[in-house]
Amino acid sequence: MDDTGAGDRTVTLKDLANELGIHPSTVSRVLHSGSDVARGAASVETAERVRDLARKRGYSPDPQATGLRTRRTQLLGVIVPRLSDLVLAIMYEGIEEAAAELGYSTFVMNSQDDPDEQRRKADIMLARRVDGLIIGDAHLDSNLLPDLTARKVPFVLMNRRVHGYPSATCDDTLGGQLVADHLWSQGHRKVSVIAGEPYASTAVDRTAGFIERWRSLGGNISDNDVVWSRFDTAGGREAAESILTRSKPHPTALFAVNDFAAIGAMGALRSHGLTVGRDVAVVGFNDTSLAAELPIPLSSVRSPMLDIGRAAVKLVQRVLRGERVEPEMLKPMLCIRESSA
Amino acid sequence: MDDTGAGDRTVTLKDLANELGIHPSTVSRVLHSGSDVARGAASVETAERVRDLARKRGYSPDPQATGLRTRRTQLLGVIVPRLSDLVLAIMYEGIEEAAAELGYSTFVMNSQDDPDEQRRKADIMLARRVDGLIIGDAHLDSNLLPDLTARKVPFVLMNRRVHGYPSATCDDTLGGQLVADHLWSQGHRKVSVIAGEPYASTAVDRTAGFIERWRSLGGNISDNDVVWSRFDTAGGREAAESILTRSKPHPTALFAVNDFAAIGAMGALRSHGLTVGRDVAVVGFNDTSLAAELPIPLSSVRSPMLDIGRAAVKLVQRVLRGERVEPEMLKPMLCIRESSA
DNA sequence: CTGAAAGCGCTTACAG
DNA sequence: CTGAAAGCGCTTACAG
Repeated sequence: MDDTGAGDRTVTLKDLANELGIHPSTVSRVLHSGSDVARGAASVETAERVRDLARKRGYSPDPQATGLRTRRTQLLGVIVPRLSDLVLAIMYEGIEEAAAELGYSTFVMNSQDDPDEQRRKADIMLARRVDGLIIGDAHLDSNLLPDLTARKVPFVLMNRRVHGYPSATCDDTLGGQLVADHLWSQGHRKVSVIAGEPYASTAVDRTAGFIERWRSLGGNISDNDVVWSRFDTAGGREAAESILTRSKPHPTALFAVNDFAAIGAMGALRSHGLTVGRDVAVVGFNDTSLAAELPIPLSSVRSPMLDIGRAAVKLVQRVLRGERVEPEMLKPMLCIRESSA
Repeated sequence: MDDTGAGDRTVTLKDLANELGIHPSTVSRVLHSGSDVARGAASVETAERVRDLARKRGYSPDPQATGLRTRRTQLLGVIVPRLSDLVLAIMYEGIEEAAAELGYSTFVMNSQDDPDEQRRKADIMLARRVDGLIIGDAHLDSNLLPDLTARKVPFVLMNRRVHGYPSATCDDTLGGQLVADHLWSQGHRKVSVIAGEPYASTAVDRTAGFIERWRSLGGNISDNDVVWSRFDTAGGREAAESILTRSKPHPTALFAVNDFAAIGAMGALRSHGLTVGRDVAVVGFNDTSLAAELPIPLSSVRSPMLDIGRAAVKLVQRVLRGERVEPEMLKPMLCIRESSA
């Protein structure tokens, strides 16, 4: 029976060396060389014996020791507003996958989108000596970001971008434009935007993309037609309520920059006796798994969340190598469903 | 300006010692003693000087070095089916909170509920030398669990329980009973259950609790009225479809053991021209934030997800101390809304 | 091709 | 009360 993995007493490099009657440094060298040949690390024969025994004993190097020696932990810190936001949860799945492939492990922490918590969480991760950070909750007016730069902490942004920092995001401006094109072509002329939080580039870019395209199509839209809101269902409901009570003839279409806000808006519309899709069109953003499965399926801009997570890992890896990297924006796609068809 | 945290060159114990002209071991002793007095570690005066300088220099001990020396990493591994399942995401928030309070950091990985992945992820975490594991995706027929026990890996289950292992879960049986009481008292006599995955105790216990109570109330329910399904929206939709097509007079109430499945079922009902709440009652489980905000608000059993996460951390901590711990079941509560009122 | 030594940053008996 | 040493498990020049 092989004693694979962490049993009672974990196998060390020295154990292997003793059993083979060679020096630990030789074992180390072999285990580090390209796994095919021993490229100068030891004789082919020795290398083979080492590798066989390592496999047999289920040797796995102690990351504490390796990290202490190499000053690299192979650890990545990830900070998100909240993992209970489906969008971030999926991006994190992308991160986990890509990180595992590259031999990194990831910590993830929730900041609740609160600047103090962001800083606290970043400090906890740095105290753990992560090699780098992936920040999924950047605020446009953040002062944490310049601080991290000053402290030479390697990091990239994900999900939300901030000018001057490397990031992996959806092309949110384009996403907003797609929605404007769609609603315009459906004949809508009076629309409102449930815009999300003004400190998040996702909200700002999606809204700006929509407005700019709407106007260039000849449409009319004023500041009053844009309601900033929280990203969750309750936030969307409140925003829709306020739109319905203050716009005398109600708009015929609503663009919510987030699926959850869109769902909340759908609830508000229903409370007012309006049928989504027939009386008022609704379009969301992200195309979370729920959108297509709702009682009234929701039109939504699909953002490549998994790929954004993967891209963030690749970016941070390049930053760790000392490369200069440019922001990366992945293309979204509009999915039209009953709520706006 | 204090150079707090990880700057260019991180401050070490030796740095502090040199600057104070004392031995590193003394610094270590002081920093370890109860933070008020130096309890035998050094003179009150020395202790104070050490602590002041540590604060001033932003000293934070290197966890790699500490871990290597103490053979404790203060790391916890968490395995969940998927973080994009809101239920697990919220439990993880509870874990993160409680773990941080106790000075633990947590890794979390998705297993997609696949036995091979569960094993792979557990191995990755053990290779990282986590002190213990919190397993949120246990299968009733798992053979990973006995293996971990054999390897003396400290772990607890969360969310789903398996007989013979410590766990923190919702009292799912009770939850099912609450739903049976409610639907019965509303006058329903023909009901179906969308039961979830048979390998998960959550599904099995909720379903069993419902059926057992239903029968004890004098109700009739056969195996045909129970449809096993995936936990997600699509799974709920498919299950409801199959119920509607095969039960000639359709049931007047549906109990889905998961809110997302319930939402899928609501969609299917609507497609069949049935109005949820009027034609067919629907009750879900977990009371995720969406339930109350849906266009037709969903009745749901509220499970204390955050507390379950916190409880899991406390349990695993006790296991790490070598205590024997009993399974813990937290009480759920039924929230009645328009979908079944 | 392989061995021996030094050292990463800590903690912990052990002296004195 | 404090110092000095050993060692946790690795990696990496440096010899030979």
